[in-house]
Amino acid sequence: MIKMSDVARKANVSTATVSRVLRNPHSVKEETRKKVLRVIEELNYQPNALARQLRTSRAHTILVVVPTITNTVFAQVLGGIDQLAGEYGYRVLLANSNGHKEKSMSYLDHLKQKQVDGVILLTSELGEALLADIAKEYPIVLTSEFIPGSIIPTVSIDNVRSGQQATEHLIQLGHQRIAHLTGPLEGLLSQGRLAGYKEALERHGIPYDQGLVQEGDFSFESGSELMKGWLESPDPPTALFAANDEMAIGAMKAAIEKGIDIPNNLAVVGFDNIQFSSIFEPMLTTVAQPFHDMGVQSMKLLLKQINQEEIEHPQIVLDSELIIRQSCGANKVNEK
Amino acid sequence: MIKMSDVARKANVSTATVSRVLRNPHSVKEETRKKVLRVIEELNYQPNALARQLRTSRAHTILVVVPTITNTVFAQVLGGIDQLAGEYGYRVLLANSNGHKEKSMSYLDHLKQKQVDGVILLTSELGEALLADIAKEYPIVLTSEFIPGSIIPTVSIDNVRSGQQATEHLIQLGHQRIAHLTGPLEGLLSQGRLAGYKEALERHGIPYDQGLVQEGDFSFESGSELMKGWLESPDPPTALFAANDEMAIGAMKAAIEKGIDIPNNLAVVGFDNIQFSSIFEPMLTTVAQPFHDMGVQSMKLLLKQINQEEIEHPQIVLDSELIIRQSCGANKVNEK
DNA sequence: CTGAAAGCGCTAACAC
DNA sequence: GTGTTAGCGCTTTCAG
Repeated sequence: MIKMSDVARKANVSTATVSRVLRNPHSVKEETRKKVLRVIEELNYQPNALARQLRTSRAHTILVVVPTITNTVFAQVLGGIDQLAGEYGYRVLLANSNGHKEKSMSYLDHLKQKQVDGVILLTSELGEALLADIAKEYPIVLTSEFIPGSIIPTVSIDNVRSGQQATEHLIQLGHQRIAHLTGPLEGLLSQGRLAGYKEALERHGIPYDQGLVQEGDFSFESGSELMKGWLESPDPPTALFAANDEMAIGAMKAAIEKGIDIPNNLAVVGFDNIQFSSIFEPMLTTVAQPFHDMGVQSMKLLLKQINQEEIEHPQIVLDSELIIRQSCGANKVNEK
Repeated sequence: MIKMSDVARKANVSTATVSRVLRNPHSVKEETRKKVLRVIEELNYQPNALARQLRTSRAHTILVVVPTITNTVFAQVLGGIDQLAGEYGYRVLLANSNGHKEKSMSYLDHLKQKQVDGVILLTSELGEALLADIAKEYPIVLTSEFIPGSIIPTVSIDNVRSGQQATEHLIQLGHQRIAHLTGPLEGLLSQGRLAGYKEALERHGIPYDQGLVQEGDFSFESGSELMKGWLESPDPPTALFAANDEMAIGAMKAAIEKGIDIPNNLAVVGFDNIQFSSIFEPMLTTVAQPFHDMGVQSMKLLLKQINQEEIEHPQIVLDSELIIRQSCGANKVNEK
């Protein structure tokens, strides 16, 4: 491997000058610069990034912690992060926590060891207190969950409002017995959507029925299983708001198998607008999240912290959008 | 930041001893070791990985290059890679080439700069010649594409055999006009599946019909569009083998919209066994690839290269499996 | 505008 | 079994 001293020797300059040509070209006389550049070319010299990092304690790398990589939603956010990272010369290190708090924790050591310049968390499993502690010292962004009153920089949608909007849409279509399939309730995201659901009911004077709310795990299977439970009850719901599309589709599939007509016997609204939500029949009405943009905004927020720029809005809330398709019954054209 | 010399001073030993306690504990007297360990604990010392890397020129990091991260298939492979990497203390750096050869190329510089110990490519866009050159010098694995006669270590399924098997399954169900939707034909993977398709036809004396083969881009939309074309032709196919599930589902959806009954009027076989293939109705008959295991095997192969172990089989071919569901019509129980 | 020299934090001969 | 010492390849004062 060819190093800086090789270039320096061949160009009859010191390593300091070579370094300057690379980092700060205008502090070097044009003639010398050209000479050095030529030698760099000739020798096909590639600066050793590791050595530079050790010296400058900047890794030009950021770390993204995801709970599960095999989830299209995270992949989309990751796409946005990766795009901006590339533009700004940062590499993206991926870490899979698999939902383990300890694993998540251990990744943060990278930050302390200056191996990465910042971390984007696509999971809030570490909890507010711990995260806030880290946020004081290191660049960090929490994506997809918003923590009210916290100092942690976040990028997310307004889950409460979105949940409310989805539920109200069903209310406006005349439904009173609206079920809600939540995600894991230890997550703020699921808590928010549930809060929105309750708020919508309350606003419209519909009593809250404990039995119409079940906690799922965001999987297709849990949607399916929990829906089956409701379908066997004496007084099944006429509408369902699921906290994500996978569960919504699982529920729809279970209902269809029992001969239930969607949307006429059961109206369904999902969340996320995954690609498949517009492929499955009936096409799913759902709340779209701007995943790619969430990634981009997260990376922007992180870069600002890394560069010690001032951050006016540490909590970015992006817009979600209710996309009306067939499964809710609002779209007359598509009604069967 | 607290460093090794701080620990050494406080423990009344040299940095060399601290280093030994960390790297090679048994070369240190138990008493000293305990003392050092205690101080490490007290000071909450974290070794600086960067400095170690610079010294040992081992980054304990591998790079995975994917053409698009927003693809469940790659995410699954990545999951397998990540799992094994974690077990062996390696970090996973992610790189998105977006199908650009130059971008892919630039990532390989990391390898030359010793920033990563090895690279797993989930795309063959760089071509055999270039890859073979790199493979001579650096640890590298090409996943999901097999290059016959090359020295490049690869992990894949046998695409020719799988394509043949899928096609033969349709032939055995009595079909003669079998269409094939290929992936981008510059890829070996798509070429392989097409070759398998042709081989199956030939074996069973079915003439190859140019018009029954169309090149798609693996997207749902392309499956849909190309199927519409066939449906408008005077003599549409009675069966379809699509090179991936997205296109198969796109084709099915287009057919269903035209009132075609699947599998009775059109039998369909896909490829990959994505989760959605068993959710969409009719459930898709498809060739399952062991994606997670492909990731695991790729990482194993890479680790062997990194550790300079001998590799008996540089080209690992894993088994694929034809999963028979509803869309091909073989499953009488599910026939409508 | 350029060079000498110190040192980022760690590891690995080499001594003892 | 432990310490001394010399770097890994680069950046950055400090002098000139």
